Amino acid sequence: MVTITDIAEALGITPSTVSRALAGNPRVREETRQAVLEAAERMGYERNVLASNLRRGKSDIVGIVVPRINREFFSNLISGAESILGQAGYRAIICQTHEELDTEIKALHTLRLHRVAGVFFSHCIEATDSSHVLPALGRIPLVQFDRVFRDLPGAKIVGANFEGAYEATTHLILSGYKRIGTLAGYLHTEVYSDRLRGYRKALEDNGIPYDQSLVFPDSIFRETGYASCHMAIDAGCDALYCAGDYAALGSLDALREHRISVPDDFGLVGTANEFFTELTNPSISSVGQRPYDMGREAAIAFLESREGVTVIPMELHIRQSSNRNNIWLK
Amino acid sequence: MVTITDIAEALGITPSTVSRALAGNPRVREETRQAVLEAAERMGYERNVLASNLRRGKSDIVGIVVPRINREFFSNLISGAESILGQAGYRAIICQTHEELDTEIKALHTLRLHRVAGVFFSHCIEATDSSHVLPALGRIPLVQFDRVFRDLPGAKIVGANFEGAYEATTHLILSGYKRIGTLAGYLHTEVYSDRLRGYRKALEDNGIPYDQSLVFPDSIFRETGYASCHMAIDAGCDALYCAGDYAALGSLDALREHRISVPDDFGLVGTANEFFTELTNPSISSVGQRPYDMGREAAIAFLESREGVTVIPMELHIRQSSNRNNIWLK
DNA sequence: CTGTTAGCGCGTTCAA
DNA sequence: TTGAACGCGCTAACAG
Repeated sequence: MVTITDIAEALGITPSTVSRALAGNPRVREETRQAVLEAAERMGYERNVLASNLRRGKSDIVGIVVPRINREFFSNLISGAESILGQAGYRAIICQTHEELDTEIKALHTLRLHRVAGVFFSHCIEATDSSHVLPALGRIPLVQFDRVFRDLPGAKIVGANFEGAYEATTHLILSGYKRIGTLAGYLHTEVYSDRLRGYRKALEDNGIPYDQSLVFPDSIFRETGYASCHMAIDAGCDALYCAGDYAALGSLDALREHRISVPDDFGLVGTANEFFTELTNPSISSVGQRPYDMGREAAIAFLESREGVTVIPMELHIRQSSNRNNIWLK
Repeated sequence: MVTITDIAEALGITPSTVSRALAGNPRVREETRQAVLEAAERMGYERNVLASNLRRGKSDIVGIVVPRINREFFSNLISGAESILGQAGYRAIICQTHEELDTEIKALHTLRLHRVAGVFFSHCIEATDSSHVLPALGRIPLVQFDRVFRDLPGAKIVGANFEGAYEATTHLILSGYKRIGTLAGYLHTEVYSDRLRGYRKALEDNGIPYDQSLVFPDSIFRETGYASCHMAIDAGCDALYCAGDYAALGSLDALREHRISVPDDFGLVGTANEFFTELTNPSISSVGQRPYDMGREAAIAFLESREGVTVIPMELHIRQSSNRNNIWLK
């Protein structure tokens, strides 16, 4: 491995000068700089980023901690963040927690040991509060997105969950569904409690009493959505706002089993606008979060050391599962 | 930041001893070790991995370079690799190339600058040969998977593409389809040329002449699959083996537009067993690669510095799109 | 079992 | 404009 010392020896100068020339320091003669650059090129020099980072006391690596990377939402969010971070010279270590608290703590801690420049973080379902984060992460700059803890320092990028759920529920009401329940997700997590509030407000603004017995929490996966939808059917629901697309998918499974016609006899709206929502039969209406923009915003907030909460609008994509009598499309 | 020197001073010993105690070196008195561990804990010491890696001349970070992380195949492969690497104390930097050669070269080069311990690599579509890899990567240990270049050093983990395509095509033949074409993918890439060979062999073993005009290359995305399927229909095909699931999905779009009934009048088999293949209407049969196992194998090959090619079997998942007259299921 | 010495490769004083 | 000297935090060789 070629070092700046090797270059210095070859040129009969000192490592300091080489270092300056390579760093673009103006206090070095143009002639010398050219000689150094030429020699570096010729000898195949590559800066040792480890040593450089150690000396400067900073790293050009950031960590991204998400529950899973095989979700359209998170993978697009990562792409959005990388598009900004890459330009700024940062690389990302991506960690999956698989929704497990243990794994999450280990990931945060490892990133801290690596002295990363910052951590982008969306917490897992098993994490019911933020108490584990700062002990594991220390004083590393934190940017949270989507699933955020309000009581932690640093920037927070969130979707307009209240408004999105409000719009989705209103859409179901306007479509003529009468007994609208919700697969509400994990209510200890803000994204889900916000969505529940939006759902409730939409009902009340339309003169429909909020009925606790139509709220089915803790189901965001296909299997749990399937089970909860069965309960919703038993409770007499004719529509569901699901706080996640996988739960909506499970609901579709249950409705098919019951031979209930969607959207004629049952309306369905999911959340996240996953790729597959467009492909099912019937396709699934969904409120989407614009993850790519959220990732970009998170990266910008990090680069500018901005604090505070940024809210990104959500968009309702109406598809077959709530398009009763074709009133919305075609 | 607390360093080993701080601990040493607090205990009236030298940094070396602290380092040894922390590293679990047996050449240190149990009593001393306890004192060090206790002090480290109390003072909130955290090892500086950068410094440690610099000194030891090795890194505990590996790079994973893939075209995209929002594919079931790649995300599961990454999960599989991480499951092994994590146990061995390695962390992964994940890089997406978005199928662009430029991005791929930059990713490899950045990983080299970071002196990662190894690189796991599946090349992008734009890379038609391996000439850019070693110049960008240098002497960093390389493990390739799925889309591999044979002429590069290091381990290679590949799916049984020939056999998988052979099985898929045979399945279409046995289902009674007569004019079977293929959306063959990019034939400069081995996974795709292997699949084409498997397709061809299956035809020939069943007495069906191989017809070049039924081979439609360069389509692995939904849009290009859609376009190629139109051409296949025009060419009189009544079935397609697609070397990718997204191309199969695009084919379904085209067939729906033509009001051609699948699987009654047209058979379809894709490749990769993406999550969505199960959800479409009709659902899409697909040959899957067992990505989680491939990731594990890749990680093991890296840890054991194993060279050579490892082949992972593929599995045909028969779904509606090729289940003519219900002869395969139910 | 522990201390001394000597760097890993780089960047940044301070002098000259 | 350049050089000399030092140290980031840690580990490893060699003594003792």
